[in-house]
Amino acid sequence: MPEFRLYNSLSRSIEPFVPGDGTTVKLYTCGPTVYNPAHLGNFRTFLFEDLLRRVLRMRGWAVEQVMNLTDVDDKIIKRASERSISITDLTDPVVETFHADREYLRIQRAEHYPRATAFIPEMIELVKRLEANGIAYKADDGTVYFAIDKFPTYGRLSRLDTREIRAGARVAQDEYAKENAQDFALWKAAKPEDEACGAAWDSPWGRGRPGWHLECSAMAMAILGETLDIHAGGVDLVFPHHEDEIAQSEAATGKPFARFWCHGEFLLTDGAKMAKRVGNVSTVEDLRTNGVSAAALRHFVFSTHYRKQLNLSGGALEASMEAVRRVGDFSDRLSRERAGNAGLAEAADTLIVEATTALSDDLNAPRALGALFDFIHAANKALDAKGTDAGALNRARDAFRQVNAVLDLVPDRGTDDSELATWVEEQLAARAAARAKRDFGEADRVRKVLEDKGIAIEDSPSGTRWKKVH
RNA sequence: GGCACCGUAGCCAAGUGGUAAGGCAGAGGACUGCAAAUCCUUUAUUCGUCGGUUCGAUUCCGACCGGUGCCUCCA
Repeated sequence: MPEFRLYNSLSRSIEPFVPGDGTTVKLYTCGPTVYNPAHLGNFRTFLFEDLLRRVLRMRGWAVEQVMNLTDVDDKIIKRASERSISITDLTDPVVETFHADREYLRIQRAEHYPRATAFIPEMIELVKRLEANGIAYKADDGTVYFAIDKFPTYGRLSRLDTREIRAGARVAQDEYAKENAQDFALWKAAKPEDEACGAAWDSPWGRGRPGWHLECSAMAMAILGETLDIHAGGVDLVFPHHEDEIAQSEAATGKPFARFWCHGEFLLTDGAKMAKRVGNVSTVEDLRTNGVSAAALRHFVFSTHYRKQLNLSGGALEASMEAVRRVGDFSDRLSRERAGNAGLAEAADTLIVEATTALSDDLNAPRALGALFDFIHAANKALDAKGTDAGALNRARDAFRQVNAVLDLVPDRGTDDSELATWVEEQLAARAAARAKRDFGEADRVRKVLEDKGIAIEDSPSGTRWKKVH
């Protein structure tokens, strides 16, 4: 296998990657803020991280992944207050929805899903360390801030000039009591509405709650240690979130916080960033009601490189549904066949080489998809030519299984519904009888009945097969 | 205003300093009772525009045009 290379936002270049300890990749991925079900834009990032995770495992490394659940922040408090419920009452159901959506999209479960509210002591400890290092200060408003002037490399990741606020930039309105406008909150003093919904904790600086950036630093280091192998998230987190995480963590430990920073690009709709604020979001729920399978969405997402913007359109989704139909048919055929030939074995070997090379090259999933479809074409052709080599067939099955273990593109057809299966078999028997009598009018009528139920059929010399198409 | 990214066939999308993967859609054919699936053939002399470097550029450089993101919370 070629070496594994990954784009590192820190150096803005593609670098060879190997886990620090040589065996287990410590991966931290910024997760959702659970006040509302995540939309497809969020899931594009989680899908990119799923790809990363699966490729790391394909490379033979173990992965210890953390995805945090931000369950205390301004929006959560605002919404909980409006409904006069606690933040936990608000976030619990959303966390459940997140996992249901995650499973629908076949995003592998991370090892840890820490909730911010479960790590308050660790967060307080981190602020205390920063305070001891003379980098954190408590302002008159009771909030503890991080003094960026005390951290000389601030801005290294985003390369934003923090000194000047330029015309056109959106500027924060409320500057509170900070010493420097760029300083960010580590620990926010509690307000009455925070107390009312259970979003306030005791601390050395009085009642309050953690700042957003602090959550990730504290949880990442508590679970994975002070230096991560990879920290991933969406591009919008580069500044200020990731920049601030670096500042807090490194100012506290004196060690590099993450060796690699990886950022996934946005999903756009109608040419604009998908965001609740823009009002152009769609959700996993929408996918389900429109009959878009997880496999189809995965194909759609993986058909564009993760560092490139992707525009969601009906046409593209339909193309992916059809592409994935082909993958599913091929997968069925591979299970059904009994033997192959030299051409099939060769196609299998090519697939392994091409797909692993593409995926190892900064997760080039589009190229891996190209290799997969080349393989499907070559394998179909070889299988059409028949053969007696069972070993060749096994190689093809194995190669397909390996690549699909990363991409996961076989649509679920729900043919395990035994009641449906029995009914379909009865219809097919009736149709077979009609065909035997050359009563094609009746045969076509039965086929139409099946089609109306979403059942597609294929006649072959060995009998008639059927599948659910939607 | 600052910092980046992107512009490849009808649509989506890889890619390389040496002559354009793949998917969808379309056309013709084989197979089929007809379909479906599959296979075969076909669909960009050309990679936003204009210059430059080069033996040679879609690939490097510059300008311009068009699009997007970040600079506030944000995947």
